Amino acid sequence: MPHAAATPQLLRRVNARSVLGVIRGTEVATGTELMARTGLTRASVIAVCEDLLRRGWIRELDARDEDQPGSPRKGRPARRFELNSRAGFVLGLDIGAATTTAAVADLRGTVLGRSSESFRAADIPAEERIDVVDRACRRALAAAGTSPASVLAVGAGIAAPVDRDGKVLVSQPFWSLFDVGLRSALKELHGWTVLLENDANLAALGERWRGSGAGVDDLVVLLAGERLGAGVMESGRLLHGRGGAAGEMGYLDLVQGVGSSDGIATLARQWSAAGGGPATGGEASARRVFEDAAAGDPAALAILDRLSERMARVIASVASFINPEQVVIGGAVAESAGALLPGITALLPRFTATPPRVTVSPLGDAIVTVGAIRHALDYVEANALELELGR
Amino acid sequence: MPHAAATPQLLRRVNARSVLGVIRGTEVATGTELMARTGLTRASVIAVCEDLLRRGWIRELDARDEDQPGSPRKGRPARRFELNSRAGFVLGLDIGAATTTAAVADLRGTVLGRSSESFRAADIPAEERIDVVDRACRRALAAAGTSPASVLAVGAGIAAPVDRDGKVLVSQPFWSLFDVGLRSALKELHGWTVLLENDANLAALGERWRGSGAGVDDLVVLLAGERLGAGVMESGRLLHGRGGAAGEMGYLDLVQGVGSSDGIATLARQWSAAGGGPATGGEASARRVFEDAAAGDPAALAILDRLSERMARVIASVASFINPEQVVIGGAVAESAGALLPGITALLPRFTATPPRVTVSPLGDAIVTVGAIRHALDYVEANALELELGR
DNA sequence: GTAATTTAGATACAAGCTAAATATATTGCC
DNA sequence: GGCAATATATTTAGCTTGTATCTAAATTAC
Repeated sequence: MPHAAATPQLLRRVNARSVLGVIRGTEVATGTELMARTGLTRASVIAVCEDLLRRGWIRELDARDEDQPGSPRKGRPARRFELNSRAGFVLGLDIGAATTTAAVADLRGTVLGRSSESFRAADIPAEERIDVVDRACRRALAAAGTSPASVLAVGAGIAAPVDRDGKVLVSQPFWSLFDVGLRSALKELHGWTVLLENDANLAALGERWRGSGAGVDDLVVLLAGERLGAGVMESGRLLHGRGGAAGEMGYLDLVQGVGSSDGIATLARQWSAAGGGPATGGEASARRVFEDAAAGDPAALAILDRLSERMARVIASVASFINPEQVVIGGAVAESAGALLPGITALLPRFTATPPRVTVSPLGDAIVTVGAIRHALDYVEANALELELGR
Repeated sequence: MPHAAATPQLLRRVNARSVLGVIRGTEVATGTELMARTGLTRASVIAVCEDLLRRGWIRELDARDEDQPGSPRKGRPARRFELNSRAGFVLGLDIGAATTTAAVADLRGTVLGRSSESFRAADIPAEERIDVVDRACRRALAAAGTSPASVLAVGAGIAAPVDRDGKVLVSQPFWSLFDVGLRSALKELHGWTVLLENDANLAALGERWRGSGAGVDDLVVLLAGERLGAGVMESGRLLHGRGGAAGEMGYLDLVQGVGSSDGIATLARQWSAAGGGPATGGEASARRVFEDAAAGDPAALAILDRLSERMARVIASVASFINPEQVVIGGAVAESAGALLPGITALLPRFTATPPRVTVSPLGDAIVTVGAIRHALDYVEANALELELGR
């Protein structure tokens, strides 16, 4: 069966989506502007707008509070429409092994509330874990001043492969809880639609939306923290692969001069191996390496040189096979990675024929929640006319 | 500007495309069958079919020559429609460094004619090179019994990166000729639309269409010959990357135990290093390795073991980052690679957590032309209603 | 030869769009 | 203050395409 038969109603749906898209992309829009941007006639534009007004997606501004110096203001005043950005809200979740962060955003993507909740221990039962996630959501919604009933979609990121349908492989003992379990729990509690995704994939969405990869269609985001994962966008679409494991970097074991998973832990290990300081591991010692290097300490500089080369090899291996326009380094190492950028950029041409631009994420800790919000908004925007509003 | 305004004519286009798609997928179709498959009413189906008949895309069969034992044959006889597979033709080109092969196919993809032409030397001028390609096309068309005017689209594969718009990087001194030069020459000579693609990408299209990857949405085809390249399909779409270099395997230089480009040349080199035979290089000696191995020669067996491991590493590196359902080995090594499959399959889990199914291409030398035909047909099918027929 | 069955064709109507004519509200000028 | 110019809004007629329903036609089965 191909797609259902195309009836005249399809036209309205297509055109309404198109008009709503333009309104979403501008502050306020008049009928004439919408005609120009959509190619529709005035009659159709007005009909669509009446429709969208009735459904609650847009609002009409009063005629009187116009004071923009935009145009010569001659002729009959135009009706002015704007997105009703408070018509509904979305939740973006970053579900980590130890902590869950929830962020609430309106339909323009403006973040209105945040909340983080930690798990009591690593081995708590499933119900408690879901409770903690739910609490983070409620608190973020309270901070945003809205209610669970106003949530149109929930984007959620976890540190495991998730396939195109939002399914987690059953072979993932820990994370598979968040597939059926979390989804049905939040559906039952609040009626929410949960869109599960891999955290690195969400990082890529976030980076392309509000990070340093804005508007780049062929983008790779390396999310480096406890784990090292890549979110790959090709032609503006996320890559998943058969089971959602696209972007997993297990192959790095095979790459010369890289070794296994990279990140802070490795950095700390190297630091301690260099004998230059207390091998306490963790973030603190990593920070000291950068401080010492900035102060000119040769041992610290050598560590950073080696680290630059390893990151260059990682990036090159991805770049030569995927050929992205840009690679963004995000996650826990992002803050410190800035110092390594010149070295990495200089080394890249040695390892790949298609060196990409390399940048560091400006989104910090929020990289996954921002992407989760974008993911939820994508869903809402694609299904706007099928969603019921106004609860 | 979003997509143009949706007018009522769009409905007809959508529904006509849908009807044509069903007819393309069946031998003959009655109105009632089309209603069931498209969800349209009889009136609409008939209107669309009259349209398609007038434009020449389908034919109506005579009422009298019906003798299928398909149905109980009661009631008023149905009008029967079939694809007019001779309404136009497509060309598939495999442009190699030494030889160009052209294949002609009808709208069902049945190959009707082939022709290969070799370049006189490696450094002949551009005009002569284009002449040779043109000659291969004309001879293939003559063999198929049709004329250049009936060609609706030309798919062409070259062994270099080609981006999404069919552009070749200027940094490719040899191949960039085939971008603007060949395209405009064939446009001028015959009015043809040339769709340039990377050869490995076309191999992937071909393998998914008529090879061992039929219907697999997440598919990687390794095209191994003079060069080693990969065609990557994710979710049924080809990956290109920013400059079309996605699937290039230069990163293998970084992979332990693989070395640089793989293939027959390497195999021959290894054979000669093993001291088991005349180091003449080339295909002949490669074939002897397999013969000797089949006969139980330990030196030859050792070479094949080592080769299996190297191919397993190559496949694993791709599989762990792209997570395809299946990897197909095609190109010059395909014939002999069958003997290596058990070894490769057994080794894969050692190198990747997501081992794909591995198969060998059944398409042989035709892998690129078959893919080029598929590529051209994709274009024709997507643009059927905008193309003029009947020249 | 008549009934049952299946498909074809015709008619009525609804949704949606365009195009063109008409109406309305504002600015600017005399 | 009144009037022209201007920009927008609204109305009306007509076209395309769809669905739904009814009637006609052609064939098989008994």
